[in-house]
Amino acid sequence: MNIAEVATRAGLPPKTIRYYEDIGLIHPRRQANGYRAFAEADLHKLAFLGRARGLGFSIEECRTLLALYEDQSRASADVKALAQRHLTAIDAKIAELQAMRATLSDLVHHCAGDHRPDCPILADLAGAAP
Amino acid sequence: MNIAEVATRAGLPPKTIRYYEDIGLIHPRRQANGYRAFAEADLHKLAFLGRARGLGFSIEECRTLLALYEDQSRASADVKALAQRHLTAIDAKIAELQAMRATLSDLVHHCAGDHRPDCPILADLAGAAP
DNA sequence: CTTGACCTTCCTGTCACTGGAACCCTTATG
DNA sequence: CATAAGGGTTCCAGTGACAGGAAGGTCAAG
Repeated sequence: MNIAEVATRAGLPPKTIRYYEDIGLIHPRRQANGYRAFAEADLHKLAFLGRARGLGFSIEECRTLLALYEDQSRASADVKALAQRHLTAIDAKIAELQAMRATLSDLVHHCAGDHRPDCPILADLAGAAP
Repeated sequence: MNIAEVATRAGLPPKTIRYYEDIGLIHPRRQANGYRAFAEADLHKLAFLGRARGLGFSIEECRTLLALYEDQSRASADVKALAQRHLTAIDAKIAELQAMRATLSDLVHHCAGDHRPDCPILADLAGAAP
């Protein structure tokens, strides 16, 4: 398989696949002409990585997950701990965004949004004491 | 005011303040010795920027907000539109994170997390057809 | 006069790619 | 046979918003 086919089947851009090779996540063989020769196992790994990235795991977490996946003697506790940490991080981000959302939504609500210059959004950013 | 005092009062690291000058968000004067000489107006702008960044506005959005703030003939509609767009972007991010969270939480729930290697999290990442 | 706490600029690194230039390989067509 | 299109390759630079650190100038106190 050449890179374009793998890219289509794994749902990842060729650039990303080359990058993943660069940083040592995959190790496709090479053909005589220098082209990458992807095996089914490479495709499988790339799809794995695509899904893990889709769940928001960092590249380093993905590296660990791949290593665990390939370690037949792993303990599921290790995987679960990693996923649990990531879940906590996601929750923190959601909370942060929801706090922003609440403030911003409130400000937007109080802004007339007309041709006049008076604006509670700018007033708040400028540090208006309520 | 030297940079350290402004940093404390604006709640921003000195590095960030120098960066903001670099990209043209602020223009503090210089003392004879080359040190930055911050006026109250600079401090005010930096605090404004800190709050806007805290609400998740990008640097370029902050630049626009500052320009609107300083434009006495602005229309509040322009500010509101910018804030509204940002709010929509935040909502999209929240939705994305919540989708991740739902999947991940489900997987974590189904993982025994013991010494055995069987792990539904890895199975899902590997593309297990349900 | 020296110490230590400031300040300065400049360079590098972060994260996970993306775009583009310059060039090689393969296949089809005139 | 030349060439053009459509693969592939490497390498370099840029993204956003800073943070870390080196090398060196400045200033007040002891």
